[in-house]
Amino acid sequence: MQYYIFTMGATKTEHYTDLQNKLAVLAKALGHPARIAILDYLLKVETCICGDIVNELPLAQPTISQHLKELKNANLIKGSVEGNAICYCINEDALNLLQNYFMMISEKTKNKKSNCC
Amino acid sequence: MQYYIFTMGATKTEHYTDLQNKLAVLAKALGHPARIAILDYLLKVETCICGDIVNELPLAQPTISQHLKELKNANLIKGSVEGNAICYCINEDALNLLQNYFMMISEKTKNKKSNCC
DNA sequence: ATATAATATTGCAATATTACGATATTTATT
DNA sequence: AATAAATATCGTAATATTGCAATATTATAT
Repeated sequence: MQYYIFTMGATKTEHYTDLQNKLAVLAKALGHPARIAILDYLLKVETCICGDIVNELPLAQPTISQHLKELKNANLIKGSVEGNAICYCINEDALNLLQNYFMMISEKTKNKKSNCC
Repeated sequence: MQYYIFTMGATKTEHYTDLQNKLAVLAKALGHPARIAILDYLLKVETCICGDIVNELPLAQPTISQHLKELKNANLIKGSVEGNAICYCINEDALNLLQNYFMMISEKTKNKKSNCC
């Protein structure tokens, strides 16, 4: 059994709530256009695809692999061995967490039109 | 008139769509628990507050100022001079963009329960 | 067993991020 | 004009990120 310690660099994660840290990890993982593009691609093909992403994006294979790793670490995608290849797909749970968060924000700000600035 | 050139480091932004880049910028700005906490605080107080954030979070004033700048650059918050102080508030437009994106994803994945991994 | 295909890891250079002390700027008050 | 209060900027150390070539790993097929 091995423990993975998630750090955010110099970030003082211990001062924030679990939800705040979790949302930040998810957002950080999406904070790169290549990773958004990977998500978009996974949505488009509607079924698990792996090495096609390398053909789809203008990045070298090691770079794609790295981005996939980050998405997987953040729990945004899942990967499973499929014979020779690895099959990746979207993890709805993580995306639902994000959706709920922004939905909540939308609800809260619905009736207030920039009431201060 | 001044032009601001938004870069993402070594990131090859020119290969992605405008929406992908925009979402990545927004996500990146939210990719730190302090900035999620700032957003949460702005939602809670429901009205524009500024220096209170320094008292609310366990970070030094220059650090808060830096985080606010990043949120403002990403268009997630707005700031306006209010006498002595600067009043910050949430920019619903940017958050709605995020909400719409994750809503779209939820719709697309609604009926599919991890159908591959 | 070897070769091939798919993916991951390593190593590295260039750049970005985080955090904060020191200092500057801006506005209000006296 | 001088002071105080609020915020921003500068400079800097420690660390993380991005991208890729080279290489390693893993699994299938011959």
